[in-house]
Amino acid sequence: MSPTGSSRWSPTTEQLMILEELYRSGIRTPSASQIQQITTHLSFYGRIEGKNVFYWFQNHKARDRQKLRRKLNKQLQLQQQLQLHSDHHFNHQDFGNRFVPSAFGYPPSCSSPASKQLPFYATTTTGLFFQGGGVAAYASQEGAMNCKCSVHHKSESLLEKNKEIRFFNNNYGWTLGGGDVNHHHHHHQESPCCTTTNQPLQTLDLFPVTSTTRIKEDCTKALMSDHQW
Amino acid sequence: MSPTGSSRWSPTTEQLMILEELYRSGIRTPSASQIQQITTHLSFYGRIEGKNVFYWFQNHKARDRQKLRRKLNKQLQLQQQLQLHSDHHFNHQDFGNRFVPSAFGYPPSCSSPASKQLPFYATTTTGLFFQGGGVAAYASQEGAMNCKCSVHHKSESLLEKNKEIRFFNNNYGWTLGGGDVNHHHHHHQESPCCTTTNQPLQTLDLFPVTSTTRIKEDCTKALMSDHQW
DNA sequence: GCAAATTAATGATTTATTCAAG
DNA sequence: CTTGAATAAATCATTAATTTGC
Repeated sequence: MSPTGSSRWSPTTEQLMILEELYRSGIRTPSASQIQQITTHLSFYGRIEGKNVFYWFQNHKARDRQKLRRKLNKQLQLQQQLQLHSDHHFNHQDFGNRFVPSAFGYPPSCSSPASKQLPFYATTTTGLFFQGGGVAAYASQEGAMNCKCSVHHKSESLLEKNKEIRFFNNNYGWTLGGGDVNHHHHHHQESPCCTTTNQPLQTLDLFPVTSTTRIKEDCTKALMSDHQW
Repeated sequence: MSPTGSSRWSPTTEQLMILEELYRSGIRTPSASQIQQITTHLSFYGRIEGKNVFYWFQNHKARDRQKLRRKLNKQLQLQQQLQLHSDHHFNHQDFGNRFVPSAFGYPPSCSSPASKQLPFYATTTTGLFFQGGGVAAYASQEGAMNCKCSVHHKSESLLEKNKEIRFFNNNYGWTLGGGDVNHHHHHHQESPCCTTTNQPLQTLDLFPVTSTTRIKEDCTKALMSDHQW
């Protein structure tokens, strides 16, 4: 297993602890530079790559959602069973079969416009910003969407476009070699879209030099029944 | 539109033609180095980045599948309607509501073990290999799965795992800055997984120096009713 | 003809699902 | 069984076609 190097990364205890702390602190979809920084920091405790950090957050987020969904579904089933006993065939909300677009809000993550490079592409990481808070709303909205059924040959000619304000903050921007080679057109791309939205940006370092516990206290204040989000 | 550069890439006619030709030739999930090469080549016809090529293949493949699915669904519906007329309430295959795992075989793509780098990360592109053929089987299997309805709180404990031979050839490998920094363990990673499968590897350049039409002729020989796959 | 208004395509992201190592 | 890794599906958002009224 470990002699010649396993095929997949196994986080050390300390790496895991730090990752979970970062997750608890509100980080869900770290930007490229954040991943860069986290990776560099965690590499002190053992072998690790950027993609490991990337996948870890992705999986952790997804499986948290999954866990929550299961729990809420159980509760719903219980409730429905109780209702079935009290009144017959009424109020059968067709939650189980309705198409529900998954376009609910997600916790806004970093939108540093400087992160227009490859995922984990080495770059000059200067500061590290991310928005804290706003996670409570996310968790609760997630719970509302417990079941989803999509039949494929639908989704045509019903452009009800909710037109919600969404924050597509292109984390993980790209830019590659082949792209920067042989440019024929040369437009200077100043101030592209710049979705000047609300949400006061809260800047705080991932790994402050002074103390580490501040991260946790800063965001772990949302509603959470038993540590899931 | 074009003066200051749009926010999203719009392929030029020539770029599109080449991409479609490559697609027709069998390329579905190009490896990092393939993307690199394609990007470099296409950048001659206009601004383009590696991610554009990546997304283009991803979307094109997905929408081909989708198109095929819709077509087969229509045919199925017609057949079922006819059957409804002949015999009543018999043979009601519950195709519409059954969960169907999407783990059917996909066309094997390049598995060059040397592509253990970032997506589109600049690297020394030496040769360019990809497997041709094997697309016919793919198309037919895809058609068998016409409708999919997944209720989320399911998908547990029914690991019917088809256990088909799949080729997860980690294209788009990663490796980052932060990953290669401060290595504590050092295993030499020789001959990683190397799924020694069937399918004789057919090596041919994407953009040969001599002629370009050879690509097309080399693989465009599968069954195809009307140009979809 | 020609813009504004709709609709259709499609580029770009995120989420869901799956596979398999440990 | 847990979870790292990878891919496919769903979704969002922008651009191009297309239509419509003038």
